[in-house]
Amino acid sequence: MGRSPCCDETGLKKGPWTPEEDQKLVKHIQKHGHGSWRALPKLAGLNRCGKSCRLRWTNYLRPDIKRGKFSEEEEQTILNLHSVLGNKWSAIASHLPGRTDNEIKNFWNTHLKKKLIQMGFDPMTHRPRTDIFSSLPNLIALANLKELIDHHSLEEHALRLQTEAAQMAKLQYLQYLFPPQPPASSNIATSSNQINNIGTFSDIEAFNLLNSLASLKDSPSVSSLSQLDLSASSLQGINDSIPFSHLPDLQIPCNYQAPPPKGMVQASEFTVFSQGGNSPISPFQFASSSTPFPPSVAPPVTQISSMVNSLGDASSNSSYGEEAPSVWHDLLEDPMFHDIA
DNA sequence: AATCGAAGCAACCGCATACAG
DNA sequence: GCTGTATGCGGTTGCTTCGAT
Repeated sequence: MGRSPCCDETGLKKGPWTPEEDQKLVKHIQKHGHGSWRALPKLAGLNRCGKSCRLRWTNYLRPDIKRGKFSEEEEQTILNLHSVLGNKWSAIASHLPGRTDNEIKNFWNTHLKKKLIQMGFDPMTHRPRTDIFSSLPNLIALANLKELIDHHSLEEHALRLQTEAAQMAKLQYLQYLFPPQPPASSNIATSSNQINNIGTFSDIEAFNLLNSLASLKDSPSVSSLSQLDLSASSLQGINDSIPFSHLPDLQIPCNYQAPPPKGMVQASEFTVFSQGGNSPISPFQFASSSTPFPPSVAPPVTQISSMVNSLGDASSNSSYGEEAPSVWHDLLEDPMFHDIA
């Protein structure tokens, strides 16, 4: 109930521990165990509060502590567990022998959180962030402005925009070609009936694309030009656009027309469970998967990238499994695809 | 070489919970 | 059941290190 008074006492040392203090604490615990943490400092001859001693022991001096870099396996475990448990660091630490909750918390805050954000995932929900698209027109306009500032030609700029838009159109077309089907080797569960991994991927790809644009917001040379019109209306006059089925407000100026959506594709909630396992796979792990996928089902996200890159090459189909040739054949025969690619 | 800012990490703070009297 | 104490936990702070300018 009440708050611990143990650290209220004045005159107790705070701050970093010295090697001498460490030695005293270790020797005492090895000899007597920690017993009551409150009583320990006096018994061990330390001018610290019990809380501080406990923390030092559990986070640093305990003999079974594993120090050094986190392995990829540990990283994946943390991501998986965090997607289920949230910020329950001690619960997560209990699954990682030798790692402390404090260490995991720090690792999360300094590495994994940023990594997820960079990949376009919300670190708290582990789901793709889609809110960024509401500001897409502004970001494109900012990119436009930056290009002008950098004295690039308008033609070059338009070409780049078209290339990016074409890339997104390809992704949209993949959504169209691969209707949602649960893969045989995994169990995809969702709170709604709308499942589509590729739709999610296009969000991620676009998010990464936009990350570089978003950084321009903070550029002094851009932010100081407050009088410039960065609104979506500044892009009016460019007639052609791709209507993204799951992003109704998104309008990308380009010369490409995406095929009409076959069925509604939504970047909706999804959870992927590992084969035979009960723990959900985090989006990060899902994105990192290198398992070959049957081409009739939604592929792991990273492989879509190489898929898209090889769309124009009919001969490059060997890395997508046995059924790939016929699927790519169908894909490349589709006149709609040729319009895009 | 000096300065500055970002990143990493150890440690602290305060709240929540368990438990004993 | 109530109260006070001990401990655990998660958020936050601040120091140190490192790299860029």
